[in-house]
Amino acid sequence: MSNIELSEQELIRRASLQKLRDLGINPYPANEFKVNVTANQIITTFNPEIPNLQEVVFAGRLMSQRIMGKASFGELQDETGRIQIYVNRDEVCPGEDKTLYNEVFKKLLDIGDIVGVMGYVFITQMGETTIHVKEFVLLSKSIRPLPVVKEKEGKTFDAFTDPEQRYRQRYLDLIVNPHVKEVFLKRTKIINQMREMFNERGYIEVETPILQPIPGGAAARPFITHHNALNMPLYLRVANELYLKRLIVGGFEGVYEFSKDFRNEGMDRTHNPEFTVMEIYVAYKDYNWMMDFTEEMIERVAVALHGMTSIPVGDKEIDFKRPYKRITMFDSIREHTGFDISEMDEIALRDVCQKIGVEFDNTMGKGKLIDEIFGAKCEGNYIQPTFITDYPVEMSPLCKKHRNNPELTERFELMVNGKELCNAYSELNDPIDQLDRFQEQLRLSEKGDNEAMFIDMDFVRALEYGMPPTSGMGIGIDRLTMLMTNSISIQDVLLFPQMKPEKRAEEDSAEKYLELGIPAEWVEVLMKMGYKKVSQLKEVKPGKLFNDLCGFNKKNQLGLTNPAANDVTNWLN
RNA sequence: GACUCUGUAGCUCAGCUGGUAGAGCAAUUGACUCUUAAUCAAUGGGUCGAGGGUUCGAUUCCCUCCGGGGUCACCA
Repeated sequence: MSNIELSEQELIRRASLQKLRDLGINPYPANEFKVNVTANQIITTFNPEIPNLQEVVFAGRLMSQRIMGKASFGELQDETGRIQIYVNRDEVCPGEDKTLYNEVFKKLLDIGDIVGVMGYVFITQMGETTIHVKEFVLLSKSIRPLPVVKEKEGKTFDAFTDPEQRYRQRYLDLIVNPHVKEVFLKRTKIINQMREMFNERGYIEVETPILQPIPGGAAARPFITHHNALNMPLYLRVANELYLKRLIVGGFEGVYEFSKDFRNEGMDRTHNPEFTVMEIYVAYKDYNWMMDFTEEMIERVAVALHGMTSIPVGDKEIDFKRPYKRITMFDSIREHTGFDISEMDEIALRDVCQKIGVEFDNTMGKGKLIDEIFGAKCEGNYIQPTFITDYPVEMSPLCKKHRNNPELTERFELMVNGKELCNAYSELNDPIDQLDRFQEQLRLSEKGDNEAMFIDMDFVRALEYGMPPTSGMGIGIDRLTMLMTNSISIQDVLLFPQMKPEKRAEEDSAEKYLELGIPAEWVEVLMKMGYKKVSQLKEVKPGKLFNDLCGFNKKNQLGLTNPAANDVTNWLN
């Protein structure tokens, strides 16, 4: 990168980098730095009575500096938090040469540098636990200034809040906004809790293909890609359900996977094109068993995170203590609309939609219509965890028909805070029925429902060999994390949420300028001056350009030899 | 996709009805041996998102585009 692209502060830091090298200090040393304590350990375990922690080796990022002549304070931040350091000139530089303090510490170190310190812990007159530094070493130089966030008495000043920058440059967000790290630590804890519970029960964690020839297991638009060697399309999975069930056919009796799934659909507060789902399948169980299991799992996660079952979500308080209310979809619709739709056909359902003001179109079948009604009138009412059970068969092509009513399926969704959190079935294991359902989906797809599924004939073949009765459940890990961390947006629980790419202004390549006979050193100057395209250059008068170039050279002290006025005229012709 | 708000210094933000920009922090230089949003003094730093239009003159008004936020729609 050329120097004129850099801000003043970046230039100063690069100059500091060179000065450090001139002093024989490697700003990026290779050797291991053996730390023996964390910031949090110092703060929680230091006891001035003993005193302990008298030979600490600590490393972290320099987050603030308060220089007062011969002594200085600063703060270092490691993974666990911040600790104050105290540096005294004559202790760090016992001899005559005070360069290490006066130059290196006071001038050449910047906020953002990674620094290692050796010393002992004490408590200052102001009561702050502090490392009294006897030696320090630069571990990594930062040449780009960090946003400086300050805090006093719980109030934050100049907080780094721009959502775009926070998500694009998550590393900055993590450095500067400590609460952000908490969310992601909790996310990991949620996943670990679930994994522990499954492993305790002997279920097997597996991995299934992300690149699938047929994107099955859910009705969603897939991302498509191409495999060159096989010269065939491949899809990024929208679900892993069909593969996990193949494993149940193969004799595993409990399998689960934390699965990154991909759906080529809209993005908003609750949707990211790639997202994480945990799916689990257990043989010889049904959806009633799975409801008990799901309750236990979620309650366990809530307690592990918060020590209690009741947690704040937005302006509400949600209690994850089991058991959760269970209500059938028909009862729910009756409760919230006053209509009993259990015996209705497509025509009657359209009539209901009309009466209660639910939008619909003629491509919608019975299942879709019921789903629309539920989504519009019922879903949002379930703030406390509630199982909605017994969905119509048209909406659930992978789910076993209800033991008491062939129009329904043995399916439940867990609704929390007005949104779907889990989805589970007594899995359909009748191969003939499964093929019929797939074909019905295909008919719907031909009718215009572009979310209807592809048919996976190998999956049907697997079922033909026989799959034990099985119950399966899927849960959105991102949404669960949002609930458990009280986050409003999915972007707050994804380390790197999907963003539009950063766009740079359109510009011509350097070659185009060189072709005009412009020396390379002046090309970057022209670009910096705003002539991003050769065509723009052609529109200015040579005299003006000549003046501007010389002026720019002088003003920015580039030290270049000015071109002759004639040269400039020649460039433009 | 629709509506709406928004883009000014490294960061957070001011900038009235049009006259090419200010503050705090950060930075630079100096003072200061227990400070903590350290303090004090001085200094530098900006194609005011991009392009076009109106105008003698646009950061400001109008249009288009680009980026971002919010709401809604779409998305079991």
